[in-house]
Amino acid sequence: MTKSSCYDATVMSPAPPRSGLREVTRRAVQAEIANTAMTLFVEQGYEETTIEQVAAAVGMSGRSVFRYFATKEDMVVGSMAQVGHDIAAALRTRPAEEPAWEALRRALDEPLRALNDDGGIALARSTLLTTTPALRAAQRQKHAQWNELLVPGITPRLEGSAASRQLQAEAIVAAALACLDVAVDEWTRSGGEKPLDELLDAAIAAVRG
Amino acid sequence: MTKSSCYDATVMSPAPPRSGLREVTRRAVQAEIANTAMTLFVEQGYEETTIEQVAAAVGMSGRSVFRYFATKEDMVVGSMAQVGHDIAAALRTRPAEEPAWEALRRALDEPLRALNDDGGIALARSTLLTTTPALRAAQRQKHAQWNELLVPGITPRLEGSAASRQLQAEAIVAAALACLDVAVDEWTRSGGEKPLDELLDAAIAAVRG
DNA sequence: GCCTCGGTTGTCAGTCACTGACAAGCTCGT
DNA sequence: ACGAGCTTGTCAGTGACTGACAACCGAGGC
Repeated sequence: MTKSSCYDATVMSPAPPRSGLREVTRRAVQAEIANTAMTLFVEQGYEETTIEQVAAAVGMSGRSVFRYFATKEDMVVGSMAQVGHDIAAALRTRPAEEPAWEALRRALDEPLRALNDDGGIALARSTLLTTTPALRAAQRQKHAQWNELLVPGITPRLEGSAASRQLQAEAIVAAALACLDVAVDEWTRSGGEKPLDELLDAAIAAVRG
Repeated sequence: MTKSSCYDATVMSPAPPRSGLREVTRRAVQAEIANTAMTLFVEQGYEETTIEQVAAAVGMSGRSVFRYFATKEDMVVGSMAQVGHDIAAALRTRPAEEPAWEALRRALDEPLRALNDDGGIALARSTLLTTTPALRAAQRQKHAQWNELLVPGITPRLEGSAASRQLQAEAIVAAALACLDVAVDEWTRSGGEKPLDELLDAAIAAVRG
């Protein structure tokens, strides 16, 4: 009965289109909460950290924290919604005649590089993600949303009836994101040593072999 | 801080190897709780149904319900753990030289048929699953466990170094299960009309095309 | 300078999933 | 019949999350 949250989160401001300055400060506060939370989570564990502790660390009431994040999990995975939109945007810039897999793979280049580059933080977050069941679940849910975001960019690259292309696109996107998950997991296990792009390419090659 | 649950669930009896009859009655009670819960969930919705209501309907205390199911979600998705083991077992019976994808696809034949056959209940459950975010998350977690169960049956069918085969196997299994998800989703949306096996084959063909 | 208005905040009270502890009851083997 | 082992209900508690309300704070109109 709790946490219906009805909308997504993180940018959980669909109703009031915040007016300029308000929005900026809101983002800032949101970012500070997220950072503080991440620090605490890494220090003492996700489950062992209460909302009250995070709130105290940022200097606000627990109630107010929930005015910035719909759920505790969103403090960690909230930003993934944005990444999903970025990938979808990148996909839209790919040439129309590019094959589905190729376009998808290229659309992942940018976020992949982002992960690989700021090694430290991304790796810490990824480790936290993979070691906390509740967070893994939340992460998977975000990925499912990526699916819906990416499918429209794939259907026009396929052949067959509309219904058939829909199913094909869903399958391809789901499989590609599954490969991404596998690659990121391996990357995380390797402590960020192995190059992410090669892992992803290997995963895709295995699937399509 | 809640629901660590440490072990899986449903068959959440790893410590005490229950002695014969005890185990039977336990399974029976478990099944009755699950059935009663499913009825209530379908009738009035998952989120809108409290544990207390389920407990009252079965005639026991809320506390005791949690002695049979680690979490509320497990009342719905608990049985999926068994299915995962079944698939893994089926995979082990496939000839060793059968290619990875083929063996995997064949190992899914049995559970697929089970879904398609008892149309009513499975479809109702599947519909509840797809319309309740919390349950979808739980379902995805179970699927992730299937991954780990199936990978060992795939690695020997691949080529390359041990590490390479591990990554390949993880990717293939994850992609195949992603295809399964897509197929089951479409099957659910079609009200059980479209044949599941054909949907799965179409999904796999799209991915590997 | 004051006042009002939209938005933000803290406080309080409540729901619900989930857990530990304990005492009482039931079942089984001997 | 009796004790060991399981199971059960009860009670008390934690923690995520929500609704309601009153107080506050900054920007615009007068």
